[in-house]
Amino acid sequence: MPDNAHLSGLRRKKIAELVEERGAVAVRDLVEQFGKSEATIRRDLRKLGESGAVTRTHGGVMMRDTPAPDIPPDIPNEQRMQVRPDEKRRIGRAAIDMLAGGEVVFLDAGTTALCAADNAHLKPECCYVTTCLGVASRLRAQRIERFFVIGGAYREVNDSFTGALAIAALRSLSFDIAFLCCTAIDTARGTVAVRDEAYSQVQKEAIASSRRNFVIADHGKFDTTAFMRTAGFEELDGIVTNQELNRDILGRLSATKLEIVLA
Amino acid sequence: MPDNAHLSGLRRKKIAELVEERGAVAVRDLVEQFGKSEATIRRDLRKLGESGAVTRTHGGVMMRDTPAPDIPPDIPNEQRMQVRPDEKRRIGRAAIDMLAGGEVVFLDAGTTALCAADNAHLKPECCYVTTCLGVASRLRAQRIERFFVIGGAYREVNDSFTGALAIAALRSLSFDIAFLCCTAIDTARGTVAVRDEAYSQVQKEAIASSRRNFVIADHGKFDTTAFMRTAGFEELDGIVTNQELNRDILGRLSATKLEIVLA
DNA sequence: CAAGAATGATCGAATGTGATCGAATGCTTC
DNA sequence: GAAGCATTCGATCACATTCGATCATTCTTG
Repeated sequence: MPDNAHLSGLRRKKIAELVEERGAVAVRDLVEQFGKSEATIRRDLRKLGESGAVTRTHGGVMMRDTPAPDIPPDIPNEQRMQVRPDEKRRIGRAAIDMLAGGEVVFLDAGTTALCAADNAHLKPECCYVTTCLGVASRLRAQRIERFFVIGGAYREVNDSFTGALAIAALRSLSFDIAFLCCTAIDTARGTVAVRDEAYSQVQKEAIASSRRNFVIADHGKFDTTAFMRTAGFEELDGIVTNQELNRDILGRLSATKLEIVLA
Repeated sequence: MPDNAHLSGLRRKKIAELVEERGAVAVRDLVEQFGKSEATIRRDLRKLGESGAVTRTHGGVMMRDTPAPDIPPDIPNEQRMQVRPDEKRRIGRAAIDMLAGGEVVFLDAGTTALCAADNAHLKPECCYVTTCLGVASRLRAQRIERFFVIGGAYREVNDSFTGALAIAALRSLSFDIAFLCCTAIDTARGTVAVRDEAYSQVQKEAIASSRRNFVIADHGKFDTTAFMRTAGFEELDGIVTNQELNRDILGRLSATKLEIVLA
C-alpha cells in the first residue's frame, strides 16, 4: 500500500466509498484497515456525518437514511463553513456555554452563528431568536422548545431575512443577550463591520434590542476590514473567539472594557 | 462479510426494512434473526415507534397504519406527507399553474403547501410569502429570487410561525392570491377548519390581506370536521383539489360561487 | 524554525446491552 | 362477561462499549 495515510481527505473519501459499498462499517474495522487510532477515525466520521455523506451510529457509520438534505449544498454559507470549521465549532460551543439557561438569546446570521445553533440543545430552556433560515432549521432539528424567527425579505448572501418587516419585528422584542457575526473586526478603530447594508441595519436593531451584546468571530476576522460598520466596541460587551488569536491583538483588546472569551 | 451486528443504528434500519417488506414482524423472529436479547429488540422497536416509522403491536411491530379519514394532530409534517402524496403533488402543481407570473403569493403551512412550494420555480418571477419553515427551505433550495417569511413563534405541529409577531407582519402586507391549507372542509355548512387556534388566527389574517383566496386540499379532506373554523365559503374564491373527488360533493360545490380546480 | 494541521492517548460521560421482576395484555375456558 | 394462565411489556440495575473533549506530540508546509 502506498503511503498516502497522511492525506486525511483521501482516507475520508475511502471511508465514504466503503460505506457505500458495504452499507455500514464499524469503527473497529476502519481502525484496523487504515492503521489509525480510534480518535482519528472518529474525527473522520464526524466530518463525514456533518457533510451529510453518511449517517453515524453507535459503533460506526451506515449509509445515510435521509434522502434529501434540507439545505442545498451549494448555498454560500455552507461553503464558508469550510473556513476554519474547527475554530467556529469551538466558538459556537463556548457561546452557548456562557448561557445560564432561561435567557432570551438572539442568534445572528453567519457560519459561526450556525455553529452556536448546533449547540442550542445544551441549553434547551433558553428562548432563541434568529433572522437566519439555516439557524432556524438547526433549532428545529434539535427540537428546541421555544424559538422565534424574525421574518422579512430573504437574502441569499447570508441566508437571512432583512428589510422593514425584520426591523419592525426586532423593535418589538428584547433580548438578554445577542451573539453577532461579522466579516471584519478593526481593533485599531474599535469597530465591527459586515459587507451588506441591509444586514447591517438588522444587526444594529438587534444590538439596540439586546441587554448584552457579544461578537462571535474566529481569529481570522481580526484586523481586516469590511464595508459597513455595524457597531463600535463601546456598544459591545465582549467577543467570543478562539485561542489561536494573535497575542498582540489580545493585548490590545485587554486595554478595552470588552470581555474576551477564548474557546 | 464483516459482522456489523453491533451497529445498533443499522439494526434498527434493517428492522424497519423488514417491516416494510413483510408487513409485520414478531419480536421473537427479530431476537432470533439478530441474535440479541428481547430487551434490546424492544428498545429498538420503541425508538422506531417513536420516530413514527412503524406501529407497535403486542408481540411485534407492523407497518405504519395510515388511517385515511383522519390523522392524529401531533404528527409532524414529514409524516403527514406520506398521506396521498401523489394527489398533493398534483394539487400543488395545479395551484402554481394558476399563476400568471409576477403576483405576490401567500403559501400557507401544510403538506399541500409544501408541494406547491416545490413547484415555485415554474413561476420564478412571483414573490412568495410564507409562515412555514419547510416552505421557506424549499423556496431557498429552488433559488427563488424574491420571498418573504412571516416570522414569529415556531410551532412544531405545523412547522410554522404564529403569534403576535406573525399577525403584525401579515397586517402590513397585501397579497394577490393566497393558497391556504386546512384539515377539514365541511361542504354542508360551507366552512373550512383546522385544528390549532394560533394557526387559525394567522390564516384569518392572511385571508384578510389577500385579494383572492384559494384552499388547496385533497379529496380526503372533504366532509370531515376539525376544531377551529378558519373561513366560510363566502370569504373564499375557490378550491384546488384532485379529480378523485366524489361526484356528489362536486355537485354540491358547483351550486356555490366557488371556482373548483381539479388536478 | 514557526504555525498550522493531523494524530494518538487519556478519562469522564453517554449509550447500548442483558438479566430480572412486577405489571399489563391477550387468550382460553367457564 | 369473569377467572385463570401464558405471554409480552416496561422499569430498573449492573456491566461493557463507545463517544466526545482535552492535551501533548508528530508531521507538513512555508
